Amino acid sequence: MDRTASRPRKADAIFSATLSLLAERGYDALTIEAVAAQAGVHKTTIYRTWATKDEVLADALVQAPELAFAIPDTGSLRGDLLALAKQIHRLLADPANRRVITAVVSALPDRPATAEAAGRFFADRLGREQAVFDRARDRGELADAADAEMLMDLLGGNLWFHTLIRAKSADDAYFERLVDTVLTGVIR
Amino acid sequence: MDRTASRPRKADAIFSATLSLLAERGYDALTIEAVAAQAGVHKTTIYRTWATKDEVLADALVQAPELAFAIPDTGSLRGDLLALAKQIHRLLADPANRRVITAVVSALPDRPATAEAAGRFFADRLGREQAVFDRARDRGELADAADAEMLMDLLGGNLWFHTLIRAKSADDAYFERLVDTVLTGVIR
DNA sequence: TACCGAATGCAACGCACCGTTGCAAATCGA
DNA sequence: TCGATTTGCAACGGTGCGTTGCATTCGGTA
Repeated sequence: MDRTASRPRKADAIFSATLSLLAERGYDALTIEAVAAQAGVHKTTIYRTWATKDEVLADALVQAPELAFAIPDTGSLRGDLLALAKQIHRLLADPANRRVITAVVSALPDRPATAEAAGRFFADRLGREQAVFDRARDRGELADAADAEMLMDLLGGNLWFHTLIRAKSADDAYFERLVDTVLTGVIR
Repeated sequence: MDRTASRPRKADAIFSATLSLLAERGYDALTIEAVAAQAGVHKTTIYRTWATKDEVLADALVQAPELAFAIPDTGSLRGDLLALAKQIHRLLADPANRRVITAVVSALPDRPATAEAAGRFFADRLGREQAVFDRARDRGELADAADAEMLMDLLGGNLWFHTLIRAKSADDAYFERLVDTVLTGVIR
């Protein structure tokens, strides 16, 4: 099997079939043959480009429009963090995205391609979130020792745990309580 | 197929085979036939008691000794939270446990038995952690509005994100920075 | 110890997906 | 239009699934 470097002509159809199958029926139902059928492609076309389901998913994730995000700039740290919390929650609250997210988490220990794609995504995301904290520091809102990664992992980690593991919802009151709890330990 | 209510004679061997297979080779390698072989049992014995791999795993998790935990009582809120953080990190840092944990996360959207077992575990865990915060409140260390669940989800969520998703380690200095960040927003 | 009922072992089944192969057909670019 | 690349296609052996019917073994009781 000589794996071609270039992508199949219907690569986009393969990616969207991958994501929609994953979102609608879960990781177990995400089989190469099912992806091929839904994408209108023969399975050998997929096997000739990607060695494993892991690699298909990794490439599909990179192009997923659901994972696009914008960094808020409301003028205050509290406003920005509230916006970020709502944005994170919106992603986690959608049942379709939830299957994608949990599939990615389960890929972390053993599936290198998806794990690397996830790592790059979160590193990129953190890099852009850094601007929120830089601006807050310029405004004098933030203690010098405050660490963007630790704060985002507090905010995001709480929402992940709350939403995914405790299977609870969250409303504006929750976001405010969360952000204020984090903030009070951060604000100078 | 009449599923027997009682458990197979070698249920313990089946459970430990389930967990060790999951920990050592990941969820994909966790097949009923592999569990049966490792437990020294024929696969029909397993099928006669559990309808799905999900149910086997759920029952195995309930009896998992790795998931046992003790609630610290160091005399101060900061000491207790540090102990809890170290305890959570110790679980997350072990690669064997990591496969179990990510498998549980991936089970949340679609596999009801494991999801319910996980839900009961974390609810029970929170119930026992509540004592830490009750004692802190009695000592006057804690604001009245402070919420045990939100604080534990901040602490645990941060460690989950940091360890599992960012694939980073943590040492005593990290735990102290984490706990102090959370605390300063909580202490009266 | 001998018995009886329950639990387990066993072999075999059709099914789905895996990952691969060789070759024919379609598509694209020059 | 032509030549090269890409894709479709059919078939293969392999593995794990979940089920079935029946033989065997086990555990408790008399």
